[in-house]
Amino acid sequence: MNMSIYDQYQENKRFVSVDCVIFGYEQEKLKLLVFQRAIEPAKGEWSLLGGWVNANETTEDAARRVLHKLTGLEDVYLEQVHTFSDPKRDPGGSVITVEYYALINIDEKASNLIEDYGAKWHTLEELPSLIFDHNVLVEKALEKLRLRSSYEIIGRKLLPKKFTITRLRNLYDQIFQRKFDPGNFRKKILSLKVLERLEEKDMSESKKGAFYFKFKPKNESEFTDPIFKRSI
Amino acid sequence: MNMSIYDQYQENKRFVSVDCVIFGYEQEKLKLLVFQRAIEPAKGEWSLLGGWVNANETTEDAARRVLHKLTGLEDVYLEQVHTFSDPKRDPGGSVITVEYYALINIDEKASNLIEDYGAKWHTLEELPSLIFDHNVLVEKALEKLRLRSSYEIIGRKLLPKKFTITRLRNLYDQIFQRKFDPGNFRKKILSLKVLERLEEKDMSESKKGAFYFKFKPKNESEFTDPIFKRSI
DNA sequence: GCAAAAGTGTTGTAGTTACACCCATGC
DNA sequence: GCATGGGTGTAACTACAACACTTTTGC
Repeated sequence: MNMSIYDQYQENKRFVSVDCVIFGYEQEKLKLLVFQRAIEPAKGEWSLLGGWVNANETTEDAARRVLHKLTGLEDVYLEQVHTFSDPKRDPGGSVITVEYYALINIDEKASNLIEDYGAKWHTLEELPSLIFDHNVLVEKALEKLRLRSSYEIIGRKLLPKKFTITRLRNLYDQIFQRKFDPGNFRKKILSLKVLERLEEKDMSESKKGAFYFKFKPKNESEFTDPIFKRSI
Repeated sequence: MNMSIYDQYQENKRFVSVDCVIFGYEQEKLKLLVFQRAIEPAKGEWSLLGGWVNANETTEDAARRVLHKLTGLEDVYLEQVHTFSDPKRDPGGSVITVEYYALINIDEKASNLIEDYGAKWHTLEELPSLIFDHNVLVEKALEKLRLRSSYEIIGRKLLPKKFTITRLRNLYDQIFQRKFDPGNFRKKILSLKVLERLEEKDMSESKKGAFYFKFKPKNESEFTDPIFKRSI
């Protein structure tokens, strides 16, 4: 099998899985992709997307592999959240799981594939009860997403190529579960100079119309300080 | 062995270890405990404290177990940092490691035990080159410690029972590798109302003498916002 | 009395909140 | 002409940095 000078410790080997909390944004709502578990135990119940970690890959590779299989998407934003290891967390056996969250743009081709796997988008409010500790994982992913969103403008992967400031603000309203002041949010975001205004307007939401914006190419090492210095 | 309905996936089982970045504070310096590796590969080289994760324990249990064996301490502050899983990170074989950092008070009885294991405290500046990716782990632990320290007053486990504000400030200077203004730091810390002033003074550092403080009993759910709202 | 750390007070400013107000246009 | 979201302006407030200043006491 796999050569290792640790082979004398074989009895210490463990089952290791990844679980993905998949966030998407659609119709002004932050949504979460959950699906019906294909194997026992708890087969058929709602669960996060998961899979085993192979010996020749990283946990992030494994997360990308299962995400690609489910959605067909290659270029997904992934962030490691936490590792859960309670031997009793999975009644089927002692499994250590490494949690990631993923951000994907719902409107992409993914949809058909997703449905083939019996997966379904849920808003945060309508999220069903999930197996094992998966509801805890969702909370933890949300915390991490909030932390990330307060250090950089999230949305490159969640929003379509062009979007209005109102749409971005709405995304932040969803992530932080509060209402940001439209004027203040606009000024703050524009002051960061990460967005570029297009000439085109979105006329569907208002009579005046709202300019579309797009993200400028990502600048490495931007924002080491929090964007919102006071209680966001 | 261990019963599991996942036994059909045996070939997916993995070596899982924990690694601990152990911080201590002594003589106005933040220090890090590293020690000489007892097993091949890289036997004898400097490394973080690590150990295998058994099937019937959590990774945190494992971290506490190895820490207790090394230091004799029971009540250590531990925080999970990150999980590293590059199959090539350990030349001895593919090992996934879950990283924790620990905060301990150096002045405790621990010292003798520690020396028996060939361990040694190093300041951040004098830290030797460590095996594998352990220097990366140290950086990551420092980042996490800084994040934590900006959300709550760290020091309960790093400082002795009674300490002066100057000593606490010095710890923060060490953690963030910068100088905090003595006056501003004092006002900020005292405004948080987590310290209680004792009547006793420390006369060793100044002629005037500085009041000792101690931590009040910990209040759950204190500080959900950052302590330092602006660039710390 | 003076050095040196402990501790207090004061001023200026950046980042933010709250909210008033104008703008453009489809109906 | 007016309702509606888009967008701008402004005053008040807060947390903080910078730094001057006072206190205490051993020498």
